[in-house]
Amino acid sequence: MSIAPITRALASEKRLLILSWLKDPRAHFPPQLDGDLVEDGVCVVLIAEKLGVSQPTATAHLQRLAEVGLLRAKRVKQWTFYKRDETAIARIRAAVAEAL
Amino acid sequence: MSIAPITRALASEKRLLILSWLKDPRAHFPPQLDGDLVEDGVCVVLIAEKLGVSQPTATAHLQRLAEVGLLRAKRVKQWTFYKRDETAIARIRAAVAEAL
DNA sequence: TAGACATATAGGAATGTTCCTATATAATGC
DNA sequence: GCATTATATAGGAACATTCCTATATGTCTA
Repeated sequence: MSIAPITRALASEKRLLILSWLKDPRAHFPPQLDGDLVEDGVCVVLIAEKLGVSQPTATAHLQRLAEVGLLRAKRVKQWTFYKRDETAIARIRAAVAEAL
Repeated sequence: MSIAPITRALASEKRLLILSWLKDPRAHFPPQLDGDLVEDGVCVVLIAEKLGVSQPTATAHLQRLAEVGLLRAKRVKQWTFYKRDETAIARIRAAVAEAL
């Protein structure tokens, strides 16, 4: 099991930004009406706006991060909220450290 | 200072393989006539053969890893030996862990 | 200096990534 | 049901990456 899929997911300025913003969503995003920034995650349009890309592009980045387990998506009403999966990230951090 | 150049350098199965082989060169490469595998590093053709790519392709991968500081090149006679820069790698490991 | 060997560079084909617009799907509220 | 809002998917343009072959450069040895 290689970590190449993970390093490929991390090989993007914008995806690294998303990951860092989601460490402290309240510091980087306005409050949401439905769904708590920390509890539920951040909705796609907020991330798209802050990233300065279209909604489909943001969706693609978020899906890519979720595919390798860094983020988890949660559908609430018509929104999809993304948040970090800290347990998985801890594992990934260790795997990357070992690969280096 | 983003770590994106580093994650891009790591976003390749073959470059990750090179990095791991160079952790213990004697376990992965035959002895060299000129230059010690551990002291001096491993020459380009040995890496190209083991990787199953042409010499120019191996050179490109090695240069890419050296560009971000993971490897160091040492020219000895007509050979170029590549070895890990463990000090830089420790720094990079910490930077990646922090970015995640 | 000529020939041999190791590495580097140049150029180009195939593939992958990034991003957009247009449109489909899903869920809400009237 | 119909309009609205949020997200997902499709398709394609621009660019980056990967890999090759051909060739240039550098270095050793006879």
